[in-house]
Amino acid sequence: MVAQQDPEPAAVGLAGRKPPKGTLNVARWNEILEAAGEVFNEKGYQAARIEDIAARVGILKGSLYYYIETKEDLLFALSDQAHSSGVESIAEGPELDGADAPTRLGAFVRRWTVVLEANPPYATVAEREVGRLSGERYEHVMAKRNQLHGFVRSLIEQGIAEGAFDPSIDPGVATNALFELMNGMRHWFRPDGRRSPQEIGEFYRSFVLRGLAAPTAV
Amino acid sequence: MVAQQDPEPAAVGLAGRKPPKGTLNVARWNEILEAAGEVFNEKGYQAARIEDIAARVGILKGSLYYYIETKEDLLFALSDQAHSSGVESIAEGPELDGADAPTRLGAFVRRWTVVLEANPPYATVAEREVGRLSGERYEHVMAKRNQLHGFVRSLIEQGIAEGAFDPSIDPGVATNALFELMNGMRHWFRPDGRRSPQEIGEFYRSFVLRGLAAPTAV
Amino acid sequence: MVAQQDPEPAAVGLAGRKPPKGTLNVARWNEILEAAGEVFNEKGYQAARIEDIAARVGILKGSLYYYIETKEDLLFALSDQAHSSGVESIAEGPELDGADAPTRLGAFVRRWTVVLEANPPYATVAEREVGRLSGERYEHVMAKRNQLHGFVRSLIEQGIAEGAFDPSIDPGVATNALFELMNGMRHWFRPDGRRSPQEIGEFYRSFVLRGLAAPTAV
Amino acid sequence: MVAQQDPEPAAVGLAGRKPPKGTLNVARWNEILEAAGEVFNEKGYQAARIEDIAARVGILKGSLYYYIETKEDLLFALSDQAHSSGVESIAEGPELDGADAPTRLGAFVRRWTVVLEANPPYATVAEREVGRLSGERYEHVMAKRNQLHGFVRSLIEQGIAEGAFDPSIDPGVATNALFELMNGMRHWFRPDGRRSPQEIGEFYRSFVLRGLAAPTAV
DNA sequence: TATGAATGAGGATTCATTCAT
DNA sequence: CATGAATGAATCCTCATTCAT
Repeated sequence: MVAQQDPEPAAVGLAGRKPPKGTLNVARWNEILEAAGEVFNEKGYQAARIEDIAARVGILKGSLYYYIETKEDLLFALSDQAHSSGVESIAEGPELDGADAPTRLGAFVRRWTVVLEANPPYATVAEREVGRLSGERYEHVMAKRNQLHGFVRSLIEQGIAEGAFDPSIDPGVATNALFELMNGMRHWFRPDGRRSPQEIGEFYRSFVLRGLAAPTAV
Repeated sequence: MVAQQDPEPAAVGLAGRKPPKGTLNVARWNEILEAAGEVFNEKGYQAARIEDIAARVGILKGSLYYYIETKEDLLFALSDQAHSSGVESIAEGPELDGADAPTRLGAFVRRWTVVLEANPPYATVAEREVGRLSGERYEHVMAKRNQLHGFVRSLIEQGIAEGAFDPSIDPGVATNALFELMNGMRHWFRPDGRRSPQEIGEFYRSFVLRGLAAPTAV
Repeated sequence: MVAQQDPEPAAVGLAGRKPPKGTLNVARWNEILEAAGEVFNEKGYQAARIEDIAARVGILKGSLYYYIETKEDLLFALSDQAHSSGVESIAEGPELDGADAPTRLGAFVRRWTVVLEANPPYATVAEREVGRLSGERYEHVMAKRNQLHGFVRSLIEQGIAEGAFDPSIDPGVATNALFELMNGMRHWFRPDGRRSPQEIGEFYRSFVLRGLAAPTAV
Repeated sequence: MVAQQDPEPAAVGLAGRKPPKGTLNVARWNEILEAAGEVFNEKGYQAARIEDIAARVGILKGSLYYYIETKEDLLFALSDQAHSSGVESIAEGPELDGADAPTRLGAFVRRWTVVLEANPPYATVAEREVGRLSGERYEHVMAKRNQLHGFVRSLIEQGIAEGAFDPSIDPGVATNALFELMNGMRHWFRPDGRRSPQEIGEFYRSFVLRGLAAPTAV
């Protein structure tokens, strides 16, 4: 079991996934986020126009400002949300209590694939455009990202310690490689493609576990 | 040996890596491309300002237009260049004549790591922002990318046929995963980090080969 | 005694200081005017936002429109009110019946200081931003201002005729100077400052009377 | 003689009256400032539109941004310029060496009238809208204003010490009153009016000196 | 009376691009 | 080749105003 931190501990002032202004129509706010996610995903953050997002919701661009203060608010909300669901995927079910590293890592890869699939396409952008966030917000999101990376890294270290993973592996490098591999899926995956997310997840799992495995002793 | 296509076959009208206008100071043009690469890499294509690029070269933005017609010219030149060096890395030395798939794929991963290292950071952008290119140019660059992907895919298919790679693997999926894994390196690699490009390349090579390997028959 | 005109003669259609719409909660209307006065004073008319005013009253900006038709209504009400109390200060008590010009002018300066003190800070704005009022309303307010100026001017003319004031003085210029001097007090006066309004009023009175006095014959 | 500080000591980063960007057409910059002054004066800072200013110069609004970074730059440049010429008017000619306070103050009032006259109308705005300047710039301009006020105040204090001015006067209050009086002239003065600036200046001078004078002992 | 939501006409600012010198 | 100046279309954001509930 992994230690759980309160969801959104210091998020108050930053207002991650809650609409940034007074009492609001949460449904509308979600519509807006969804629209923003789509447009950001299609055109990238900079190229996305507030007008496009508004239009997709069916309101005028000016009206969008009833919900946000700046365009960045949308990027932040999206980014934060995506990273939060990432962090949530750290949580392991009781069946993994005392499991070995490969089992746990394999389970994580599967959970992650599910996250990618469930998490609307804007996750891509959220991942990619974090750098556009300003100061505090950037830190806020990066903290979550680091939490996630730390979890995976510790699994790899555990695996090396247990003798299951190749000891010549640098856990930091491997962690980075893993996330690129997994997140990269978003770049080419098409829901209407030949392979289902489950199949792809399965491939990823075995690819990763074999790739990290200690050379078979003969 | 891989079939070699004429370098820049139809690039004429597209002005791939040559400055598009009259008399040319090639050195200057390269300076400009370098600057553009850096700025695109730092801010992304959309957010990059012609002014930033010009400033980095030490001229005024108006002057840049002596060398280009539109901002896209820079993206195209960069993108095309990056993909060209990618395609070049398909070429195998004579020592690989008749080699098996794992050997050839392993060698390719190594060569690719070198390309990534040699190819300035803007390669990232070039990869990522190809979508911003307009019609004809997009096709032009994608053709190279497909060539590259096709090469890797054929290696994987060869490996499966040879019984070296897991036959349950979907070659298309695996190819995509491979490129994400390898190109992803550009996102986190720091020249001043703990691991050298060689070490990382070595890790990638073994990770990929083990990951794809057919389950050891017992 | 000065001729008194009916209070708010033609103000009907102009809706001077009464809330312009139906059923009225006068207390609320006054709260709103007070709030508007403060905000106009702090930011100026243009920069003041309806939202700020509403917030200060504790309602939403939309709700403000139950009381007003346009933002200008607030400026007009305030302006008109301020000028009305100015005009009221023209009225002289019976003790000034038959008094000489310096006495009457001195008394006026004192009364005016009291008006400035009693009249909330928005008086400033009301004075300054009258130009933002549209046609009819502008005239309406300016009429009151002219009445006021006319009164002072006639006092100065009386003083010159009586030989108390320097005959080389241009009464128009002097009137203007006087009002600038007196109204200017609003710009720097701080209720928590070292001098009380009474002290300042006293200084102003003697400053003005001495300043206008005819050179002492020797 | 008054101590002279270097003109624009720390103005570097603030770029008071110099165009804020690279090498420039100073004549054009002055045209722009003049236009901005006029428009600010007519409509007030907030209400003034960049477009109006540009149009008055004969360029498009976008072009204005070749010279400025924000609208505030114009307000600052104007404000700073106005205050600088104010500070310059502190300087006294040699004929005032050892003169008494009334003489010096009278001379200052005359010099000031000239400044007001020479300084285009935007001085009004500059005076009034300083509060719209942000932090550093506000301080920068206020420092000049304080210098000016300090000068006048010290003259009044000198006059009181010399027995020429009424000792019951609060020098701070009197200084404020003086500036309101003098600057107020900008609000009503019309170049085509009945009185020339010289005449008005003369009136102001004697008005002020008489107003401050110690009551004649009999 | 008050609210929440939306509108839409501005207005500031950005920036790729042009071009005479 | 390079510059300085200008263009103008795009885009973000603001805010007075409206209105159904």
